[in-house]
Amino acid sequence: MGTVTKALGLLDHFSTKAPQLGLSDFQRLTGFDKATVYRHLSALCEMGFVEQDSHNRAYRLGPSIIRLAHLREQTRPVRDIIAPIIDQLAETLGELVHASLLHGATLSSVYHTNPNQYGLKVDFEGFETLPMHASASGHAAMAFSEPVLLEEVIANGLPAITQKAITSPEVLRSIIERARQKGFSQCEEAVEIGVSAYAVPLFDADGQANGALATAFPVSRATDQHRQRIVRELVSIAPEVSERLGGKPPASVLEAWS
Amino acid sequence: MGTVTKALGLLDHFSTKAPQLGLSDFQRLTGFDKATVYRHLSALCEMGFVEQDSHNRAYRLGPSIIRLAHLREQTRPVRDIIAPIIDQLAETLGELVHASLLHGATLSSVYHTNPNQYGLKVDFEGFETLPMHASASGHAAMAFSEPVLLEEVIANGLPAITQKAITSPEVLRSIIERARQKGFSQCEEAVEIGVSAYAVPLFDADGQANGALATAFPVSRATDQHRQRIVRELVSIAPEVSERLGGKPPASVLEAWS
DNA sequence: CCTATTTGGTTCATTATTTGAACCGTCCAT
DNA sequence: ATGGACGGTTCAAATAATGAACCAAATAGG
Repeated sequence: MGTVTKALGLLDHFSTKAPQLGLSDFQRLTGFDKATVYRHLSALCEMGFVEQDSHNRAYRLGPSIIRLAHLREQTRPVRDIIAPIIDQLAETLGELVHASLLHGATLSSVYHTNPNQYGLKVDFEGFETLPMHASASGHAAMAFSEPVLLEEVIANGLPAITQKAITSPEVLRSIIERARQKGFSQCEEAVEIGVSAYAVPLFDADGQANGALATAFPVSRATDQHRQRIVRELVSIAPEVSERLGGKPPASVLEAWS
Repeated sequence: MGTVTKALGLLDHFSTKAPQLGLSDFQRLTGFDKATVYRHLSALCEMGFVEQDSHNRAYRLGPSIIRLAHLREQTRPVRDIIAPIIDQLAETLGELVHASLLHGATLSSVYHTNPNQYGLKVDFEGFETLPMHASASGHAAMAFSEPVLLEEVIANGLPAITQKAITSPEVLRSIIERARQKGFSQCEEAVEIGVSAYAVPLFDADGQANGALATAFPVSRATDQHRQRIVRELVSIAPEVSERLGGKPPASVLEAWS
């Protein structure tokens, strides 16, 4: 593994539950040597990607990230474009809606909204990156990307996140094939027991999937009617989202969605 | 220079004017070897800090940055807190207002607003990081930080950005001393000819400056009245901004501001 | 249409940087 | 006082970064 990859990998250990991490925390989380972690954090600190709490000496995400995010949003405003759509969709469905973007074999969560309609909610905190093989978003993205992506994911191994998770390559392949035909993916309790999810792919200008739009909800609310409504809404908004992002769903998918 | 620093330094070459850069562009901008740049970009790409345009092969800022920025804003919402204040201040003054955060010897621009009141505007694009020795924000930040910061900036050299720029350490020291006494800094045509600026420091919980709030305007509008109004508004909003950010200006500064 | 140039990407021996065990000072709770 | 956890530092050993040369593809020019 390259040094840069290692250093940037440190940032992935931050989460809403752990917004500040000490040197020893990183040591434990990564298994790297203390000195290594320290130097990497120092480099990140120097570049403003992390900053140190003046009391704790704990590290947290730094201001450079805000600056760069602002810069990216100015030229490629995916978050600002997606946010209102997701907010509204979450409102009408009453369920958690989130969007994620694909890079390599990773899905980065870009935005999510959890409406206040029900008391029982799906907690999305901690899912800053989604498991490709065990999430509706991952299936939707893989179904409409280069087939090599699916192979890569399978090669990386399919850890069982829950008891009902998909661990067999064959099953995964068939699930993704079905998603390809239907134009959306469905995932039952693969990422967390008691949670169902549906997702539609987002497309770039080449007609390749570059992300996913998904909604997750408790199985206890999963009546046929509710499910149908969710799929209907996702599918109906999907073309617009891709379009607003500068992408274009392929004709075959548009047909499946109609 | 460390490898990580080098790699992350690549990201600083992106700007609103150059949101996409090719391999050769980076080669020219950095002076590094092509292979080096390529490997660094590949690593950044792998981690989602840049992504490649599928046609151009040009690189642009990637989705991980959005994810991390979102995460940081959830726990430390400086941008979301600052934005409305700046928007309003820009509106009342009719001039460009911007905020920046200090990390090491660098000022990262965090947010800025340019109102539509006048036809002649100060163009802030391209100033993603501000020169410490030649900007009102830099002076304000240095005046209320560890004195070692000023020494570091002087040691790094004082390049003449404009003809009127400050290039002498003595002059810089006296300017900063004056800012320390007044509680704000003034900068005339140091970053660009024809542009004046005022800035107030932002403080962290320790009473150390960790950023600055500034406004820049054309000298052609710089009547004494306009200047006084700008200073008055900056100084009056400054305590609240620091406070909303979880910081606290030292008593001496609060006195200078009142 | 063919050539020249630029660009993105790759390779491999050399070099320089990263690495990690051991070490030090500090803070905290016992 | 004392033990442990933590942040930080050091130096020889090992590993990863480096850059000149090379290749292929795309673009530009005549």
